[in-house]
Amino acid sequence: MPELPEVEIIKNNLSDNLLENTFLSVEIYSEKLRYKIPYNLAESIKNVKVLKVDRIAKYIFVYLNNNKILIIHLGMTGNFLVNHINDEITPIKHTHIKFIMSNSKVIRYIDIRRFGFIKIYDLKEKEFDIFKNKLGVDAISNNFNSKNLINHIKNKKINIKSALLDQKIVGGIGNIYASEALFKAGISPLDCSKDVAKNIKKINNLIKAIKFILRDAIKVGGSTIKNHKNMNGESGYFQYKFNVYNREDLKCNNIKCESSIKKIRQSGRSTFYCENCQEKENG
DNA sequence: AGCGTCTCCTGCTTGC
DNA sequence: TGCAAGCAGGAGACGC
Repeated sequence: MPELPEVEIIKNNLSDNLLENTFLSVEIYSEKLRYKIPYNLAESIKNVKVLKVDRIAKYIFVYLNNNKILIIHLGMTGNFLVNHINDEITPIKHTHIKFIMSNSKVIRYIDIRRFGFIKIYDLKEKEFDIFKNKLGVDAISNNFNSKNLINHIKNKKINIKSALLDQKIVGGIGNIYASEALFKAGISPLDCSKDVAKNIKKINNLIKAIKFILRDAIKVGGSTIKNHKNMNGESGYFQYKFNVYNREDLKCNNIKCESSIKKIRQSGRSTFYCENCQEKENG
């Protein structure tokens, strides 16, 4: 499910519900996510207060007042839902963790495919530094700029679409927004990364397109393809603004273009693009 | 080293 | 209608 915009929305929801509140109890229903839920999670955060909720790329960081930090990744289908402790709600399938907060909110982590994970680190722990240092720059931060992108892709032979999905190059872009950003920038997903790196105009267009699309998606609540919802259960709207994603064989949205959208596979994942508006570079 | 493929998991859609 | 295959928003482990 979630790419940077969807994670940003969940992060903001989490912040609204967790900030300055204390974990009263934690119930774990199934330990097996992408990584096993830390055995000490419940005891580590019981009666501990949340100081800050942050996001880098697709990761959510929950800073606690005991010098620990929760790191959450939502995988493909991870999500949080919130309700009041007195609300009567029917059991939700694939609920793996339930957090009961001092503000009487109940926060559920739900993840159908279990590709998400939750880790807990001591802020002074070496492991946490190692983790942080592995992260690529966040796609909507100022650190993601032409110099940075060129440096990362100038020697890469992989196609530019796959490069955008590499979280060490830039963090936060997933399969939907990679296709959408390349369309907006007028760059073929088949272009070789190192060739794009040589074309400063393309690089600048690409960075502008990525930031524009991600911010635009955040404004409208992200994209709901199957199951992205905010924590109050509301869908996003960006899927109605897709120009290429999931639009195979439909007419290109560029009114001056008569072509239809193509679907191809790159590195095992689908890519959508317009051959006419995103002409491949020669060579 | 760098790149492509496989894999973890569940559920929905498609085609026979 | 039933069943199997294929695909899905991510990303780490492998193998060539």
